[in-house]
Amino acid sequence: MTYYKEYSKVWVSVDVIIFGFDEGKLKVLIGRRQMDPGRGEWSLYGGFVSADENIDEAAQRTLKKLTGLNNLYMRQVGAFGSIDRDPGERVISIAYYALINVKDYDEKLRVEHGVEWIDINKIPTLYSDHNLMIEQALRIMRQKIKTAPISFRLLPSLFTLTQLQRLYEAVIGEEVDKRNFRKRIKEMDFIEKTNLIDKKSSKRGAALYRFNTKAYNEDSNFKL
Amino acid sequence: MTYYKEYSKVWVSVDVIIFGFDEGKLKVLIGRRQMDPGRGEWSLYGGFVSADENIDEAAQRTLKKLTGLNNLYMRQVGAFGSIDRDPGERVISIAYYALINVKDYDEKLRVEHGVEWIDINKIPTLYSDHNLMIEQALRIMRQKIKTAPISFRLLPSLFTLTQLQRLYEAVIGEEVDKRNFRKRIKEMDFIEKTNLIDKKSSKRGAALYRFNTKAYNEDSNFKL
DNA sequence: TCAAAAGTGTTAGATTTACACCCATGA
DNA sequence: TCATGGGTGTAAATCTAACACTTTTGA
Repeated sequence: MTYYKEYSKVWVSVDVIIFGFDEGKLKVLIGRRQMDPGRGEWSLYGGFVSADENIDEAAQRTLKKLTGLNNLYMRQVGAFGSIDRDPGERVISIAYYALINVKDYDEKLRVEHGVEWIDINKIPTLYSDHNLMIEQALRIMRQKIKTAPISFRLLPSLFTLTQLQRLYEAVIGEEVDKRNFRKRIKEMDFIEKTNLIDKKSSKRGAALYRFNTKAYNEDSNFKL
Repeated sequence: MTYYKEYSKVWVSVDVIIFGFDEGKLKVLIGRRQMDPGRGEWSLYGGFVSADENIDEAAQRTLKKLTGLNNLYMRQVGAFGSIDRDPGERVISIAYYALINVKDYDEKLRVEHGVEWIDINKIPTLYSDHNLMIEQALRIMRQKIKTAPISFRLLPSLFTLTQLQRLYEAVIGEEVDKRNFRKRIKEMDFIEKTNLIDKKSSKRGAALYRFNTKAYNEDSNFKL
């Protein structure tokens, strides 16, 4: 039994915007497209939604295929559906953005897939409407980072306050005052100071902090 | 030539969440579903995306078909793609929300399509994941109304400050202080007082205001 | 010993909130 | 004349933004 047979079907794909934080910059994973049409152009990583999977699952699968990682933070950006957005066929694509800690990403796997971390301020022209997708993902993330604890998805589980601040600055695209920033962090009890010291970043050493998920869920209020 | 023939295609539909403001309440247009499966269930109005139209166009077309109106404010909510969200077939749906001035909607057309304005606080269980769609649309709109001049899409072109305030309250779901609200409105030069008086709402009469799009585009800053 | 990053408080200004009464009019 | 919604200002409290020096230590 087919209810909708008078209507036409289309291909639906997912594209993932993978953000990472490295060398003080917010970066995104892009590579050279490995299929026609557009083979060789800079592009987001993506895949087709198959008949028997949820779109969120398709995005998770695509993300896993590229990074080998599970349980990453991922959110939908939206659907992109101009008729000729894809030069080959009519394909509707649903964009997602994901956050990963660059250090968790196996370098071998990265090279294998031919993708690179590119500074969000230096993104070349990409295949199809992928530049637009990144722009929108960024807009959403910039807003999100002020009201939800997503920074921790981009950092190692132990981090210094300077790292956290640099990340915040890289995302919103402007510098903030160190003392004011730290004051606000101190008010969030779920960002815990450990008694570990990071010696890599400075001679003096900086206190390492950690995000306490449990405390956050109980206490729950976030505002940067 | 077909690039992607190894992948499967799916049906893609659009569903529109049409908000209106009437009798001091924020309402949404829903009706009884007129096709199988789910015939007779409460449902959003929707339609299929055809092979030769953008998804935004499909949404516009659907909206036009239902309301007869063009140039309505409309924004995408997102894509909904659980495998079994539709009880009949695998259909991915892209939700949009639109804002209309209830008075602009031809009552005859409304009855013809069998849709009704339902208070957002009294929405019954809807077909498929339509309740979820409305919830998300509301969340987006609640946020939007604080930073963008969208209220005017839900009001007649001339409105009183009390109307504007009641609308704002209906959207965010809480009451606000009259004097503080008016103070903020006064700061926005693109909300212009006319010398017309509305006598319907009170004996004394209330000044009618209008939104000046041109002034807004030049002056442009909005914050409620 | 000095360069480099870590760490720390105070104050002025801006914004937000709370709050109550008079006005004009039609019924 | 009175009930109804329209219209108006001030003060306290909170939040935000600006700002500079001391500490530690490895090279």
